[in-house]
Amino acid sequence: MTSIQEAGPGGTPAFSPLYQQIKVLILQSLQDGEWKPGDVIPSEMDLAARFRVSQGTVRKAIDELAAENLVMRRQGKGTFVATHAEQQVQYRFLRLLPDTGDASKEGPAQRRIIECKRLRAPADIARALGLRSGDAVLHVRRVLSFQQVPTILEDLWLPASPFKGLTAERLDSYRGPMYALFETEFGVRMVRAEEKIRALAASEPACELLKVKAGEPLLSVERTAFTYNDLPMELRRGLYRTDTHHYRNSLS
Amino acid sequence: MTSIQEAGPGGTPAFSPLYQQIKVLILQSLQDGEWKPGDVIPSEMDLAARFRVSQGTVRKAIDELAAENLVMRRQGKGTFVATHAEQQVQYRFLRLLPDTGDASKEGPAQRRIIECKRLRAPADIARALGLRSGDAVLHVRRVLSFQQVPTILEDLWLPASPFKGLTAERLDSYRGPMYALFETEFGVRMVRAEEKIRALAASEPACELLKVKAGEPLLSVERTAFTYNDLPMELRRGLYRTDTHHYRNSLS
DNA sequence: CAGTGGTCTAGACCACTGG
DNA sequence: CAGTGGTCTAGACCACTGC
Repeated sequence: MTSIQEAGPGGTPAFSPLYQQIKVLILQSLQDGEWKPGDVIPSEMDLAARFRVSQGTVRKAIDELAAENLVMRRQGKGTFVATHAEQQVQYRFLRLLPDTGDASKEGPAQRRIIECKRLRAPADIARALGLRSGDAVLHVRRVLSFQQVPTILEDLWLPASPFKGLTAERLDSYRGPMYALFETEFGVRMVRAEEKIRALAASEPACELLKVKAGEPLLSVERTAFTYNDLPMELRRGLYRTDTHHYRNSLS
Repeated sequence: MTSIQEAGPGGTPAFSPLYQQIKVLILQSLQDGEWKPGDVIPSEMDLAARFRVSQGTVRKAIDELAAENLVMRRQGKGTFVATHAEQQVQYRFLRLLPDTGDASKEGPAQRRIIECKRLRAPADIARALGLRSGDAVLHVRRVLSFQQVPTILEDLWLPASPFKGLTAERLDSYRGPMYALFETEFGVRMVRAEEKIRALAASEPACELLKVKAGEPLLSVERTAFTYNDLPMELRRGLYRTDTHHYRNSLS
């Protein structure tokens, strides 16, 4: 098959290899919900037939999607749409670990929803979410505790329209990560995130909710989470106690 | 070519694909210094001939090495051993960015070596470096400033033997990242690192060196850097001011 | 122009899963 | 056992670099 090329804006050929075009097509199907989180996608042979390319080309497209954690390959079984609802890691995007290093020994987090309400987006929130200032957003505040010690205070903002019907009760009753609930209830899949980390001194309401003294140093973690197509869908501001836990990062 | 397999400990076949074996061989050559940072390695065809496998198999081995940032491919030119001495990013492992987001506008960091001396490793340092407590290590303390504002205080410890001859003068006179100096002067290439991040209150000597008030929250970044084979070669404890900068991380 | 990495194909066989 | 992803090969051609 010859690759189909579009003319670039400046008359540039805008070459993109065939496997990249296939990748975009598969991405499109993921985005359109043709295959849902946890589903098997068609076999490489089937996709090759569907797109009229060789299996090797489909394989390379899927390889990249797997590298970006959008799908998961399992030999002998198939390729699955990635999901946040896997028990293997409780919170895929949470980098806070107990100092002992053994997160499993610590057990699951206790979650407490402090509030969940609808409001008009302040300018900074709107900017982060790609909305206009004053657009409706949902604001959730919650506390996560590990072994009964309140450790994380999170404020998060979501665009109101995709999350219509989200309530404190719904959040409270759901077993599993919040991002898994977003997938199953609202069809919004968080794919990627960026975090900005700072140290700052505790003040209200963190002092009360995390039970720390005013001025105590806390880790401030501001996360923007994105769906497909780099669309921002959540702004989350977390305050982490780091007296018994630490934020872990790998560099290469 | 049939793949050569070794028997595993429990009589398990211990299958590893051919391209993984090739990857190990290439890694070995990198480790042995057959090709030095910045060098071109032989072409895929040459390596295929050398190892008696097809070009595709070599390609897959190199693909993985490139994904781990151990080598860099450049179309039409060849494959190069990765180095910290590239001007494109000043510090490959430093995740601290100015809040403006534009690190280039800020210009290069000013560096000041506070001290550089040899001493016997305390227990915690020794453990992190895989040494015995009391073994000789080098300790370096320095301050990095951005636009004349002292922003980072770093203490770092290195095993003494691979870094014999490292002095404050040598560090002072070298233009470029410290890891680049390690490569060229001592043949030690830092390949990967792990960081543990916390928030803590400033105390001496950070107050004086970073010109902050006691109790001011600072980001504590403890980094262990590894050479080939996951051998730890540096422990670095950094204190970052985060009033005008932030630590940036990407999740996926 | 020759040499490099990058793409694409087609076919064979291997390892793993589940019925 | 059939079906999946995983490996390996050989050969053709494309895109980029530098002489």
